[in-house]
Amino acid sequence: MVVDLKGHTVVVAEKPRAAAKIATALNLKKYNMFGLPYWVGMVNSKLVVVVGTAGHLFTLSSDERGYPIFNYKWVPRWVENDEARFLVNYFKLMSKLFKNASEYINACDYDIEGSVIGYMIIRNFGDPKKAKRMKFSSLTLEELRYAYNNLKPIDWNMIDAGLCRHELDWLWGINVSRALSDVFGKVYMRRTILSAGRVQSPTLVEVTNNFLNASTFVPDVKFSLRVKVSINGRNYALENLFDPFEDLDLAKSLAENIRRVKKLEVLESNVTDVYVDPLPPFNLPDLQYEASRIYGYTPYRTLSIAEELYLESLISYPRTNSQKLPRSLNNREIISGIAKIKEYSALAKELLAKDILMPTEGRKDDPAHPAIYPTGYHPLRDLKVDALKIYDLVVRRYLASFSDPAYVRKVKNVITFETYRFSLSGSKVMSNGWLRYYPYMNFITREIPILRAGDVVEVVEVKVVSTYSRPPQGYTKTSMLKWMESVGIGTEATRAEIIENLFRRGYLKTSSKYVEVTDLGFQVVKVLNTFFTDLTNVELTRKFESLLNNIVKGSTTRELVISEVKQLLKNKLDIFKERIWKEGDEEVSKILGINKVKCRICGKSVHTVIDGLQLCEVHLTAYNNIKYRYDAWKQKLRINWDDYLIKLSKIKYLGSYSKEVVNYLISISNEKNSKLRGL
DNA sequence: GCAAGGTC
Ligand SMILES: [Zn+2]
Repeated sequence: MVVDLKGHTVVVAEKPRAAAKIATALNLKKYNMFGLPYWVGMVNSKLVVVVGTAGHLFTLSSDERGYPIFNYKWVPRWVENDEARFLVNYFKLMSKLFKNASEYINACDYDIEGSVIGYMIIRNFGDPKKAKRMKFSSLTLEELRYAYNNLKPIDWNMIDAGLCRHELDWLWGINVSRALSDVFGKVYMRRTILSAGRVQSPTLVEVTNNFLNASTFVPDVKFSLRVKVSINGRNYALENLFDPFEDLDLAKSLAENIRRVKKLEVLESNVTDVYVDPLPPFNLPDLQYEASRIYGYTPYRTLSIAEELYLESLISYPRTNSQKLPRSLNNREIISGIAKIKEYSALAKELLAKDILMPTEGRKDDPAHPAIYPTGYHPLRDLKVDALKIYDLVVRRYLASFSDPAYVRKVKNVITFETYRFSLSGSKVMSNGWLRYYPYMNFITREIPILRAGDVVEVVEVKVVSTYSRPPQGYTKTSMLKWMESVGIGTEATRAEIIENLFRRGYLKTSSKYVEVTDLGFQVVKVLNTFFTDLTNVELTRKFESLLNNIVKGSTTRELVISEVKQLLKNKLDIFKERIWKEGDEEVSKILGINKVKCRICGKSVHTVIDGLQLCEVHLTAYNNIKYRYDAWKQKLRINWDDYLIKLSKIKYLGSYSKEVVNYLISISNEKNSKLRGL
């Protein structure tokens, strides 16, 4: 060690990069130990050491087997997890730098996790009684200096709330995971590692419900017109501004009337010019959505690449929810850096010619980090193709935020026949603006003539068409992420990984474009719904949040919250164990719906025999939906059951399970008919 | 071994 450390102050930041910024603000000198950086120097005539951790160094753990399990302690992460071996050097560094220190400063992100990260390190290597808290929300030199000179006392309530969050998730997660592993081990006679948790389980339930609805879907039918007109020698299809008909005869007679008259009248024509502002710079979810939309990357892949780019200093911190750039950012310098890259040179120079650089901002924010932006450094030679693509998105979206609005002209002609209205609409991008910087938007250009009220257009085709109601859209990994974000579960750093985990456990699979639920997934959901309903609902997160808030406010304590949840879990786990152990295998089979009678379509256990059909639960649901829709189809199309089935079998919106049932019913019917003929 | 949360 270069300096003899004694009676000094240790400042702990959440990550080495934040530590470096703090050190710069305090004018410290950089050193290395165990391959890791730390900084030393005099501040206000006191010796100060700044060090960065790598997030949590400690985690909850227990040696006890079985469940209910209510005893745990904090241990170094590398004790629990081999992949955390790299943290050993951080431990060695901390223990060296904390030795003989007289004061400690927690400079981790100012949120409850940051409070826990810093607290656990100070508790282990120093003394929390001699600790203070540094509060800042951006890493600008001014703000960091101010925060250092205006330290706050340790917020014990915030630390307790953070510790409580860890304990609650551990208690719920570990206990229910073990309960699941237990019951499935019994059923399948082999050890299986299953999991459940506050974030993953509501996500699994959401995907399962959606998958069931989509795959047992049976469409309704209505009737509509398809009208084509000719204007200046070109044909255009019109859009109907009226709802489809329930009654086929009404649609037919309207079609007949239009065919007879062969002309429609223009009611009005509207031209609107719309200015579309640039989209704001990326937060992580937006980057994940766009990388998925444009390149088909999974959220996990995008996050991994963004992390690489961040560690190579090419982009700023990626695990952020903010759509706002820091006010103090030197954008001119960054854009000048980007201008040295050939691909962006011309675009960047256009921006540099502006007097004022004013980026658009989004609504979303983050307590500790700004939106993602390029740093302007660029050793681009070695970037792999996928990293280059993500980098390109970040650069372009950043540049676009300083650019001008796009200008789009929208034309809408309203055309009438009696009281029925049709529209012929289109749009054209008149001025590209920011779309040149970010050329990934699909503004559909459709050029159409601008008509005048009173004009008459010639009809060239009128058709009556059947329209079918649509099933719910299936989930992808990306739309799962969107759902999690929209209901407020998980964080930027964890959502992608939690989604991958549901696949790794074998609950979900992707065989086509959309996510499918496996048999195991269905059964896990069934057990959770039966015994651990709380864990299937996003409301548990809301409840946690309110409890943690109360701890921060001081209106309840961690001890109280934990003892209540232990009691609640004990009751639930006792009931669970009683059912599956005392009442034997039959009871377990009953809960999972397992029996000896096989579904005639898929071979899984039969739920209830209805109409003499041996069908499992999902096929039965599909069958009931098919029966339910028949009344409407019969009335509207005046068709019998067999014809109904044949019509259904040809519709692409029919759910996959419904299709299997329809085909099965058709085959039964064919067998019957051929037998009749044989007689 | 199971969670969810940090970050390399
Ligand atoms: Zn079946």
